[in-house]
Amino acid sequence: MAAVGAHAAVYHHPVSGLSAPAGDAAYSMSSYFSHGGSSTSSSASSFSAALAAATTPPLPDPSGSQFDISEFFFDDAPPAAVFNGAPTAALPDGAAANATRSAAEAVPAPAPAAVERPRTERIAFRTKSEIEILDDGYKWRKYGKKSVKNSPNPRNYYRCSTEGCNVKKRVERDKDDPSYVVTTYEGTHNHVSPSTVYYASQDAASGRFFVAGTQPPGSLN
DNA sequence: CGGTTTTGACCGGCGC
DNA sequence: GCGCCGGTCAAAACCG
Repeated sequence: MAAVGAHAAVYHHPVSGLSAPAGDAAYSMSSYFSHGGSSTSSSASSFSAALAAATTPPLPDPSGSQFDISEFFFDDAPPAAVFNGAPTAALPDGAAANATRSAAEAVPAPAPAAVERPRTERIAFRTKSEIEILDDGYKWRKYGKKSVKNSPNPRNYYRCSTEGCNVKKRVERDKDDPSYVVTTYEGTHNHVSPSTVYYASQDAASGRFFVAGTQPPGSLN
């Protein structure tokens, strides 16, 4: 359930093992949640549902949430820089710009001190889930599957199917705990999500985001 | 019929 | 130089 709260969400650098304050975690994570338009898998639960579950106070969940964001981590970026405001730069998409604009402005990203690092920002997070294809609002085309060493589980490779957008994503089950799915995003979408989250409000106390809607203002009926 | 999935082949980087 | 390994390509199958 709500393992992701202010306490459970801890940045974890896979290489350095570095961790960062959970407060930032809550904020950056929200950038990833957008709703809806699942392309293929009908069984895929929407990511926003996950967010709802994650950001909702720990109430007994009647419907029984299917997954639980447990932790996530950045890669390919100096941890210090990332947590000092670069997060938006490391985020993959336009939805981030919409959903977390205020947060982004609150923490203006300083121009990268380091020379332009290669555009290979990555973010990964682990989700407790029955299914592996999480619906993050984008349309993905699978282009490969590989079994990796040190894991009995195959790894799946996806590419954003929007033309000109070469964001990639890979998904694999946690080898130690098969009830978890590890999703890694790589790159930045050059377009808006087919189903962008248009509203998000932040809880002042916890810093967590609550998605309020998934329709563009004005398009509501 | 167009887009996606599947699956083995292929390729480049890296360590030995 | 060779082989392993992770990542990608691409052709054919598949599906709505």
